[in-house]
Amino acid sequence: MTDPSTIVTVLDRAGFRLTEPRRVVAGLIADRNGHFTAADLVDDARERRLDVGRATIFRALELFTELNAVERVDLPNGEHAYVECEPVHHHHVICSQCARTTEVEACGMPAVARDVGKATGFKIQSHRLELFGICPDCQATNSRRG
Amino acid sequence: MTDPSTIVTVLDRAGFRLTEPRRVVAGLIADRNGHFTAADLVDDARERRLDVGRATIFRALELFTELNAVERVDLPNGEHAYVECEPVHHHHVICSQCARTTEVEACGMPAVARDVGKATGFKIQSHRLELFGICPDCQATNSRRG
DNA sequence: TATCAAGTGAGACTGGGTATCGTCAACAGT
DNA sequence: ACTGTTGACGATACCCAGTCTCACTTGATA
Repeated sequence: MTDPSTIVTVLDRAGFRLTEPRRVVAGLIADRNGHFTAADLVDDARERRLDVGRATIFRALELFTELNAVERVDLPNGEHAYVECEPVHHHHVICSQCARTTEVEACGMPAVARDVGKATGFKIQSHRLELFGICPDCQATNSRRG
Repeated sequence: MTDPSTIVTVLDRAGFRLTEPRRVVAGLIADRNGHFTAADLVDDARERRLDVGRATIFRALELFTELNAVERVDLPNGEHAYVECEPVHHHHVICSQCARTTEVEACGMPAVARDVGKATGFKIQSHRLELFGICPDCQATNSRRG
């Protein structure tokens, strides 16, 4: 998932125009590995002297989210971030040290949702699960540092 | 959980001052059953002619959150809301029709977190689970309406 | 290459949340 | 009860994320 063409392909297939700004935003996203905020992309664009308006970045993110090419996650601090991801139901594991994210299926979840529905009488329609922790690399770094 | 004294007690025990504005905010929270936003409380206060500053409401919410008397949840639409709750780990089931919330233990979650940790190599530290659906009352109302 | 709707950018605007700072009042000590 | 300390308050200015508007541009199609 570090190839901007993935998003571009999705765009094309959904019948949206392949404009230069959208390619740029897709590129910026592809160049980021972990999660990122809209502001991150705005900064990236400015640093690289890529002329993309702020509004356009927000619009692109909105569109990509709709197409399931990226997903919104809410960080523990309340910030809204995005992660590039596969367009199937899944969850994110987020490293609280380096911001790297990984997708998981968490296949135990349907059972949990079913139990909760039974216990509360709610008809569960959707859920959101985000896991926070330390990724393997950071664990290694930490233990090396003592 | 419709008694403002719960929050007040928590405040007192933690060594914070029991000021009038804090009582008022606690009261406003107690009078709401489902989730609410900071803006909701600001409106409530104004409607009832209770003189509490906007900043104070935000500060009170922040404090109550720290003391685990209320919890922040992120609605699917990205809004930040709060729910009054017990100060133990749990999750929220939120009715997407009437905003009513219920707490659940979701005791299957530790197993899911463990599995995810094993699968990804992450050392899972915390997780956030929110479930959205239709509460029993709304289900009944809906079927009655046809 | 001409057309025209889809898309863009600048910038105004909105709304949630925070920082500042002078004032006030809850609590502890007398 | 009285008073001093200091945490808390309220008004207001401010900041930042995100949205809206509107005149202009550009990509897909013929």
